[in-house]
Amino acid sequence: MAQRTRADALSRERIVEAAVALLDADGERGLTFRTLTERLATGPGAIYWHLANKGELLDAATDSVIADALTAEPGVGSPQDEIRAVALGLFEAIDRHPWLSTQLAVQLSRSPWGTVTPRIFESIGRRVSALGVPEATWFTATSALVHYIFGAAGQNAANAQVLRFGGTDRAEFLRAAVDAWEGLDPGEFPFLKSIAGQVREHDDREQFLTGIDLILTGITAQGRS
Amino acid sequence: MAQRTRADALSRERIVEAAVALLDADGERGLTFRTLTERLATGPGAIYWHLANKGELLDAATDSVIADALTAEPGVGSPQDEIRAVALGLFEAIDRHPWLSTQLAVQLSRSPWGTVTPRIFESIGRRVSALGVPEATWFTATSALVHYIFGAAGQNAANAQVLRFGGTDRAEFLRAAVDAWEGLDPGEFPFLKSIAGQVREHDDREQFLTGIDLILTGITAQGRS
DNA sequence: ACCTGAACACCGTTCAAGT
DNA sequence: ACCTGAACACCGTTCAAGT
Repeated sequence: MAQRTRADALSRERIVEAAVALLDADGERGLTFRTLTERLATGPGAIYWHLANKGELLDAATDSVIADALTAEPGVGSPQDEIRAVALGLFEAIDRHPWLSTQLAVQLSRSPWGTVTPRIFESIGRRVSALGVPEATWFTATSALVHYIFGAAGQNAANAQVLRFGGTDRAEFLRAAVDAWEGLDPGEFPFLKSIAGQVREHDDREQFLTGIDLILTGITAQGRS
Repeated sequence: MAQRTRADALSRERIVEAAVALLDADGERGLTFRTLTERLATGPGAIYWHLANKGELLDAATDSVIADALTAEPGVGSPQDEIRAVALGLFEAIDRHPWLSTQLAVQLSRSPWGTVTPRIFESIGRRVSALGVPEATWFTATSALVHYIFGAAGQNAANAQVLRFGGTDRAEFLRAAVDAWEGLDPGEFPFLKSIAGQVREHDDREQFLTGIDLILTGITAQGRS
């Protein structure tokens, strides 16, 4: 077959874009070299000309989506407000692209200080340094926020993935989870039983932001002491 | 070949034990049905008699290691001290078994309220409810702690994995990371540059616990208001 | 009931060959 | 320089057959 014309030429960006679309549509198992080459009407060798391997493709897809979420900069406000806005932007990006929850962990374990973590640290940390707490606490405070964001968004994305592919709705899903605890040895999970009502009624986004506020309160309270 | 004698009979537990050993030795890619059946001197069909598929095997491995970490109960102390002890136990389990960092995310996305999350919620939450803050805040406070633990331990495990298999030591690793930022566009990462020194000298475990304290401070401060 | 092991479908990756 | 596509090694899983 003839070579591609300039208009439909492959590029790293076009490949990454197609990969994100496949991941969004069908989750992690939706992206294989077969589905990808079919969508791009090419062969596997063409992909390998632009990227080293599948890991690099997944890293690039992750990085592209996270970068988008971070460049939608929040309006100017107090450092607290801006931190809330950046955190919520990440939370929503992970909600829209649930495959990120697994992928962030994988990429982290491949190269912990690759490109995503520094980007997020920088965005959050810049606002932490404007909170008026001692410089010696900046790194720890930023770490606490970033780790919380990763953990909470991961849990949320996990929920989102099950809701999207599992064929159940949110109410049914939460009820099933709570029912499962109640079926457990009653003496073993007293705390979970006591908060079952709160779990059934909570709003994920709101709870996520309350957690951010909790940490912000801790940062400024410790910074003053 | 003759069937196994009772002494070396297979069981779910023996299979999970072998899987954990393989994961500890060589990370995620160390566990395949080939390596597993070789180690157990059996065939793939035998594994499938005891477990439904590889996902269930990984879930069981994860669950077994986390359960171990949580049953090493801390001595009696203030709720704060006990929360610190439980958190540190999880942190160290993930440090000893770095494959958990990826696996927790994967398992979460398969069944968010499976067996690991409730166990951890219960252990942390029971102590949160002893802090003397309003019951309405228990769920959110516990979520914040658990998500922070997941996020922070994940990052730490990622570091541990690179240090173990990457052939570099910690000082070199941190220096390389910091050097990488400094090589970046100087105007793009001013915050990271400003804390480079703190990053180079920080102790992971200590920073993790400081983050726990930060959140505990936030919980009790908000609880009072 | 528990295990064996050949066979299958699918995956990421390579590479000689084309333009 | 960029792309094609057959071929390869490896993986998780199945299943008819054995004890």
